[in-house]
Amino acid sequence: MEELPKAYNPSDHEASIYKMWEDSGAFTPTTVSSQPSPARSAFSTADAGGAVSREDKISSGKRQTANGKPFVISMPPPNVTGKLHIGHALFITLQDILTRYHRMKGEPTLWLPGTDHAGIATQTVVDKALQKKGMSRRELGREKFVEEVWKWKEEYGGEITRQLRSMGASCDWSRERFTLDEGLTLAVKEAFVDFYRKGLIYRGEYIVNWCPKCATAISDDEVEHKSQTSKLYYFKYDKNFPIIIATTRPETKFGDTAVAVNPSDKRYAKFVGKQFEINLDGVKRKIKIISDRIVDKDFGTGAVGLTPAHSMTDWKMAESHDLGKIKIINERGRMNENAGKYAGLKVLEAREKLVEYLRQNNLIEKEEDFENNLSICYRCGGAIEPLPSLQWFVKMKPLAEKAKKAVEDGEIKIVPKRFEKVYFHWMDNIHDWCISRQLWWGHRIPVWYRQDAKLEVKRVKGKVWDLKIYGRDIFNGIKNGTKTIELRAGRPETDEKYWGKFKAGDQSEFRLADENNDQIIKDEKPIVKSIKKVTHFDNFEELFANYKAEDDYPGKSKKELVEWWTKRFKERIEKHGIWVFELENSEIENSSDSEIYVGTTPPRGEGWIQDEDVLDTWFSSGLWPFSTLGWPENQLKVKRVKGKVSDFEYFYPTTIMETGYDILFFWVARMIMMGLELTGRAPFKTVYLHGLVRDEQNRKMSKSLGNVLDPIDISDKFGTDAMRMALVVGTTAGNDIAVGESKIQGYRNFANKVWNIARFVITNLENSKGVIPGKDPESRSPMSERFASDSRMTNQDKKDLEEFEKLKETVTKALDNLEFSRAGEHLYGYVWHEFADKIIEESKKRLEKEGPDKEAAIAKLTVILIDSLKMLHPFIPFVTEAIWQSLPTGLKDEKLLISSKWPE
RNA sequence: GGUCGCUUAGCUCAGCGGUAGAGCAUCUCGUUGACAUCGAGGAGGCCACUGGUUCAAAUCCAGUAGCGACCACCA
Repeated sequence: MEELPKAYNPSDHEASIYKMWEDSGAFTPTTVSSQPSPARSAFSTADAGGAVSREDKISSGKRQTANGKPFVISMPPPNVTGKLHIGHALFITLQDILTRYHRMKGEPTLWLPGTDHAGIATQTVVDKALQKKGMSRRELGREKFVEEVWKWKEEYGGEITRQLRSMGASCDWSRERFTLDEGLTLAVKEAFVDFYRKGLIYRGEYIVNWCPKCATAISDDEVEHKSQTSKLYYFKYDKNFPIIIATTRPETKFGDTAVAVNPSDKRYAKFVGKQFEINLDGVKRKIKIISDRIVDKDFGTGAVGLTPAHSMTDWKMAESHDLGKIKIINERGRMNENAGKYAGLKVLEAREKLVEYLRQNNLIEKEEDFENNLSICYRCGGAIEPLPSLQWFVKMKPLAEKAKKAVEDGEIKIVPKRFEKVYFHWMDNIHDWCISRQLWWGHRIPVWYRQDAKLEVKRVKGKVWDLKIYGRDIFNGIKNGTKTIELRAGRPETDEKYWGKFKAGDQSEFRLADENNDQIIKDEKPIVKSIKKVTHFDNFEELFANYKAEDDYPGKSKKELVEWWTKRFKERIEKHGIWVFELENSEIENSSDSEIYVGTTPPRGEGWIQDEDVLDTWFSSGLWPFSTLGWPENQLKVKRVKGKVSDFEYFYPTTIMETGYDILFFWVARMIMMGLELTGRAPFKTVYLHGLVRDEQNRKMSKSLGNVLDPIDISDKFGTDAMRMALVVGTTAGNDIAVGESKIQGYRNFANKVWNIARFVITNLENSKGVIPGKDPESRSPMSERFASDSRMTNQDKKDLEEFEKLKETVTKALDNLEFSRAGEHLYGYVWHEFADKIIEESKKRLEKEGPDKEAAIAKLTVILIDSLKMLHPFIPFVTEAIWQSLPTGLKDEKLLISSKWPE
């Protein structure tokens, strides 16, 4: 045997050891219910450090057989395009400890890895990369863009899993999943359809959190609040209005439909129920005075201007008081034409301009500084603009009740327990979950719509325009008859959704203009009678009959232009469909109600258009514990192949969900709700929540502070084992942990200590003869037991071994109770200060002279070393395995430490 | 505003009814045949504060103060 180097150098071993584990098949449990093989074959292969033979692979595979209760962890899937950070290193360590421990205990153990497609995050990353190349998402179009993202995923998606491997993660790569895999996509569709059929999913127009920067709706949970100082303005809409209102967002006041006061507020009692006509810098509105208990008498003037379309609370009040909702801000964060001459301005520009107007007209009573919370998007950090919008929602109340009960009844245990209260509170105050996202990267909503394939345009009747057609940036300023309706350009793809968000009965967004210009005719807005989307239209001739296109394109003949427009329209209509608005006093011939189809496969027949939106990333991650195991196929056709069970049947429900407390609501709660609803069972029995990794001074790690620890750098410098140990010791469930280089260095020293302990013991084993314990590999009884009755042992030896037995108990119990730190600390303390400092030191004298006493000493050292290595292995897998490979074959129950038996 | 935590040695944290603990830092001494990524030893704490329960409280209860997190949000 070659001499062991004095110091343990992690980089000499880690990569090859990982490969050895992976090649051995140790990561993969099997569900074949065959008898466990005695696995003795490992001993027949003499060369300990050599290549693993095919025979060994088989034997390792069989070792994890399906004859016990399986131990299962679903790995929280990191973002595919993400990069490993210290938080990942923490969860890998904790989950790997559990996995290795249970595997060594002989349980069929599955740790299922995978990655998440992470909708907005990934789309943004790829979008930015394209922009650098001078391309844009819109130019590419949906299909091409999604192709680009897939290319990106193929190129960079492997990075994160390579890094997971370098952390020693002993997960089953043969079962690796990605949230956009075929099987998982099917699960998503199945879940959606199931919920829809049960009435748990609905589509509706509600005020949502809209992120103008990401150009998508986001859920309430994705909104963060940042406190900031802003101005609170006290003012009147106009001179004749009797009440002064206070607001931080004057620009939204163009959308006001009421002023609300508290019912008990005597100051305003005489106005309640009355209606006032106002003129706010040219925009005329009818303002009703209402009373509602939500209004705080003492805030501001005690009177609130209600902007139902752009404030969550105002929306709710407007619903209960049956008030109109006027949208004045569009999806790009700009004022729309309902804001009169402010149309087109960005929100903040409009605010400045309006405040200036109010000042000049002496309408402002006062301005004061005010501390309030700004809603920002947790992805991009941009300001959230609440908007009414047509979206899909999940009805959460019924799901939450079940989910709450599962924890109350102890079906699911949350560690630490205090998070159960937080969980209950969330469940009790749950609101419906907006699941549609206006993105291209993700699971497309499995809903199709069909409207009439043919549409006839009817001529105008009466004064007001009756019928108009909307496509994407086309149809702008079409003249028809004597008057013109403005057909707005739809620049970003989101506008198409936007146009589709009118309901019959709404005031239309567009304005009426005369034939010379697009000036508004009076203040009237046409009322939308119906809205339809069509994909086929061929009545262009009539449509363009009165269109004086040549005005805008001098030099072109009308015929040329009509041809050109027609060609362009046809293409676009076929690709995207067009929105048709039937306005007041108009008729559409041949129309019929639109149809909706919800299913896992596209509908048959012509003219179906799939919903453009994709689902929130958390919708698919909510299915993770079972979608990764083959649900729903195995659920639907329970085919029992003789002697074989499916992954879903065998491994579900999983055992432990280990993740950060920061995603308790985002993810854990949703997995529980969706798991209970779809599989009828809680997806896991225990939730273990870890905290955030902070720096040595307990500050959050951030680039600006320069205190970010890169796990890859750290493990290069100190070894993966050192980092793992540093992340575990001193860490308790649910609490943040402070880690710095000095702590990691301390555990690097520990890894080296273990190495040198082994070096000492191995050297003495080699120098002695005939005293190698454990000669009987068939015997599975613990070696310490075999030596307890050995006559060569002194009383001290027996005491030491008893002490060691206690350690085993402590460590095993701690791991069973998920007390990682406790287990790690005890091992550290024992191995260093008991085993090395006392037992080894004491043995040195005894080793000087041949004889029974030396034999006893060596036996004791060996016994303690072997079982210590085993217990340390889940924590510091690389050093312990490296040492194991240097041990004489006869001492080992398995060729690889990872597959060896946990000492009991 | 609501909820949940935290406050123990210089630092980071365990302990959660029975004589104050660990790691790091610090001090003294030692050590070149397992390991200097080492060994032996020491110093360092009214366990935030105030009351209560108890034979006994860092530990249980109530309150106070500081810190932190989460949820909600007042326009």
